[in-house]
Amino acid sequence: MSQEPSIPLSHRVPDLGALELLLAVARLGSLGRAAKELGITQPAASGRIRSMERQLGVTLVERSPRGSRLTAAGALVTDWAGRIVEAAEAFDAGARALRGRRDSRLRVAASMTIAEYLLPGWLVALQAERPGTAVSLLAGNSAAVARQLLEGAADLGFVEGLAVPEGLDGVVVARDRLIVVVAPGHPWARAGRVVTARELAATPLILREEGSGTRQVLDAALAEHGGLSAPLLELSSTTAVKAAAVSGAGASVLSELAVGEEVGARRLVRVEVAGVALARDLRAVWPTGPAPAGPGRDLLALTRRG
Amino acid sequence: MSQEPSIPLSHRVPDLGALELLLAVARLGSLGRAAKELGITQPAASGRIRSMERQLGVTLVERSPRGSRLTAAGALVTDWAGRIVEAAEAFDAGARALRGRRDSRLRVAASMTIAEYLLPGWLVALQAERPGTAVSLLAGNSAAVARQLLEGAADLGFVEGLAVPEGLDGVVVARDRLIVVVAPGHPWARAGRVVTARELAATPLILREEGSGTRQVLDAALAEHGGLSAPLLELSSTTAVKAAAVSGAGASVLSELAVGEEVGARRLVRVEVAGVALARDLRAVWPTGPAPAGPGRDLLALTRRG
DNA sequence: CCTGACTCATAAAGCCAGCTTATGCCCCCA
DNA sequence: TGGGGGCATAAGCTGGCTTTATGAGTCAGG
Repeated sequence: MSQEPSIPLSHRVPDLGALELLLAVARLGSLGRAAKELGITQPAASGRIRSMERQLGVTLVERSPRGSRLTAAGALVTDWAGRIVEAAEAFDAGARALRGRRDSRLRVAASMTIAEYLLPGWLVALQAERPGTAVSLLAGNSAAVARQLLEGAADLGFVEGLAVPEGLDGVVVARDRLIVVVAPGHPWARAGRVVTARELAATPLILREEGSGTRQVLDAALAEHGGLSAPLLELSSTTAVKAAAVSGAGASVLSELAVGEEVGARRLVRVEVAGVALARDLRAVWPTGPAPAGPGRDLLALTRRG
Repeated sequence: MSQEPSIPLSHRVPDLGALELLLAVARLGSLGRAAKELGITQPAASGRIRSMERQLGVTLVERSPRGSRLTAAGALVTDWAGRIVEAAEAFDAGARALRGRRDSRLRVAASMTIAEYLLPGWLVALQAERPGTAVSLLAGNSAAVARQLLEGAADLGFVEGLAVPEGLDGVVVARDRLIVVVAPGHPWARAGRVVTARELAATPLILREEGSGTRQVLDAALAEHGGLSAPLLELSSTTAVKAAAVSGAGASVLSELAVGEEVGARRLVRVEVAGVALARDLRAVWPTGPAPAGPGRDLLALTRRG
């Protein structure tokens, strides 16, 4: 494609407003109605769709004096746009909860893996079922989650761990495994290669900064195999860790939830590890006693049918 | 959440440029380096991150005279942002192929379901493995795909159908099932409810416009049960169909690939159907003879390990 | 102990994308 | 033969993001 990849993605992909507009046109069958739904004028919508078509180099909408219909290419682009918008909705749900004031109707405390990969989807679903429910999110490790709950600073918690913390009741809502991944091309990526727990322990890995649940589980599991080596690289977000691993900087250990996409597309290769179990349960928890009522009950119900 | 939901998503979610910048900061550990990577100046990056923090109401980055690190909230937001950016990359890969000139190195013809749900991911992976491979995409039904291949207008095809079209060889790359979905609250959503093929045939459904592979399969499967009713609603994209179904307008039949997310979050409920099989194979196809070489071979290899 | 290299923040000024209002044309239906 | 819905074009405004230019804090090394 004659495009220089140096020009950033944001100049090649229409902005969210334009994508939302396109979805509205697909749904409503008219530029004008779509414009009204988004609170802009019809000429603004017209121009916006037109400039999106110019940017993509593809006609998306067939205009007629009786409305607008998607072209074949437009239908494809609209579906692809839908996935961006879905991700944006999850982002928004998460971000709102993150800034949510402590007086929210539902205060959730969750560990990182859950907050990263499961909670945004739950929040979107909760918002659909119980519109207007105000949720606040506090992310931290298991100990911090337990403390929030026991202090009454949170109504419902989610932890990733081997056992339910002292003073809490809980149910398993999902299961997660830590897996070792490397870039294709890494020596460990060879088919059939199995890494021993001892090898893994002796290898400097790309990891999140200390304190992450993943790292604690790994530490515990490898304690009897020589102990975890000092990291090769310490990064501040799972996304950064994945990026480093994909770029071939070295081996990493990540939640299965985190790398599904990358492993599917073979941007990362999963490495078998012998002699050590890295599975863990993800649990909803609350202070010992009756299960939460109200919005907490609604959210809890959601998590058990994903 | 004191936010009015009336203000559109695009005003509550930072734009792609800002999200890319945040990812770069997470990866590189410095606003200045991130700015350079994106080809903007350091003050621009500084201001952009700041305005994103203002927009979200959360501090994302801890600045210091020796660099910048993500806060705990920042790490979460960064991971959520990563998923938006991934979707945008798939969008971009697809859009480029859609506008790709006919002189591209690899000309792909694909049916809708595949072009919508599988191809963008494959193209991203192909771009990672073989940078610079120019791909063009032509979407159409199985007959159109076959024609393109036989006329030499396409190098590799993907069809969703019961059999390999005349004159082509092929391999199955994935399997898909059509499923009946309704909004929770629809009479058919009751647990244990099983719909008969005859009932389904007699019910007006929300469908894509005519000519879609989904609709053809449905038509064939229901022919012996009274024939498909006239649609309740005909919409121009899968996304629009899903939106109508979610909003409770009626029952719809969609590819399993299309509604995974919605069913997972129970925005849609899958309905069992008795007496009719709606599965179909998704195949890569090429003109009878040797399998494609060059970039076509690379793409084919990709599709068989997802 | 001071210099240079790195970090980030602030200020001033310019540009461009997208918005609105005001039109005009086209098609269909009553 | 109007009236209403639908889209396009033109002109003018505005706000956000950008760049350049600068200042201030931290650290390593001569």
